[in-house]
Amino acid sequence: MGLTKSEIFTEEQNEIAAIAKVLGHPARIAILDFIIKLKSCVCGDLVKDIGLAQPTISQHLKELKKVGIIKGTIEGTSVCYCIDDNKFKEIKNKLNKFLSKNATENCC
Amino acid sequence: MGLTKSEIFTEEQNEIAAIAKVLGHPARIAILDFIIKLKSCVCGDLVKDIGLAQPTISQHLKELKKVGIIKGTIEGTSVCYCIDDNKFKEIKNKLNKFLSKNATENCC
DNA sequence: TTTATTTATTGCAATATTACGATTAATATT
DNA sequence: AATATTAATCGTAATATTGCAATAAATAAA
Repeated sequence: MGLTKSEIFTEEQNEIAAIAKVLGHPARIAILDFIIKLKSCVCGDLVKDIGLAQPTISQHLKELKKVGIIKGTIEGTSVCYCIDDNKFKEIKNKLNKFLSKNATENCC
Repeated sequence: MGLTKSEIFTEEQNEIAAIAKVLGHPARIAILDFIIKLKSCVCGDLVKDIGLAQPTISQHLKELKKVGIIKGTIEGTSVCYCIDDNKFKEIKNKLNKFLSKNATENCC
């Protein structure tokens, strides 16, 4: 079917999964790496740097924007894509919180 | 095309993405939640608890095993699935390291 | 206003993922 | 040995994702 049954999971489970899913593509990791390295950027630079077609980069940027980890400000003909520091921290904390659940030792 | 161009990304970018991708489905988050809560479990319990068909759970377990975050030990007719504590920590550290790159404030 | 420049959107082909019924494999129990 | 129990695998349908060419939209520059 290819259709995730979101309704049988908790909101937290769906949220963690949604965040992880967006991070689950090397192009999007590369985009974040690049933006973090530069502290600011425009889409054109990403196309040159990463080596995927412009529509593909645009699509990945859209998904990153969807979870709020980056934000874009229009500057003339180009768009300045930046990390949303607050949202980034929030996402980091949420993932960390989930990964910290496994505090005590396990059986085997 | 549906085919990720892994060869144009760094090994680290591919690795982070692969880890995140596995965490990018609520069923797998729910499975981890359940195993962590119980400290040990068998597949049958998961099927009852989560509400997906047995082959579906089995498939998700396989993907979690693929990145090493869980391990399964055969016990008679059933399999005891547990968190691989070392691998879990490793994964946590890798994600954290990536998410800690964004240390300084950004432009906008 | 025309022409560039830059990013978004549309449409589509190829591949991947999700989910499950049916079946298989492997061990326990009777 | 026959039967139950449990999990893996196979096959398949439905949907999602990835990537790109073509095009549109929006602003800047001439």
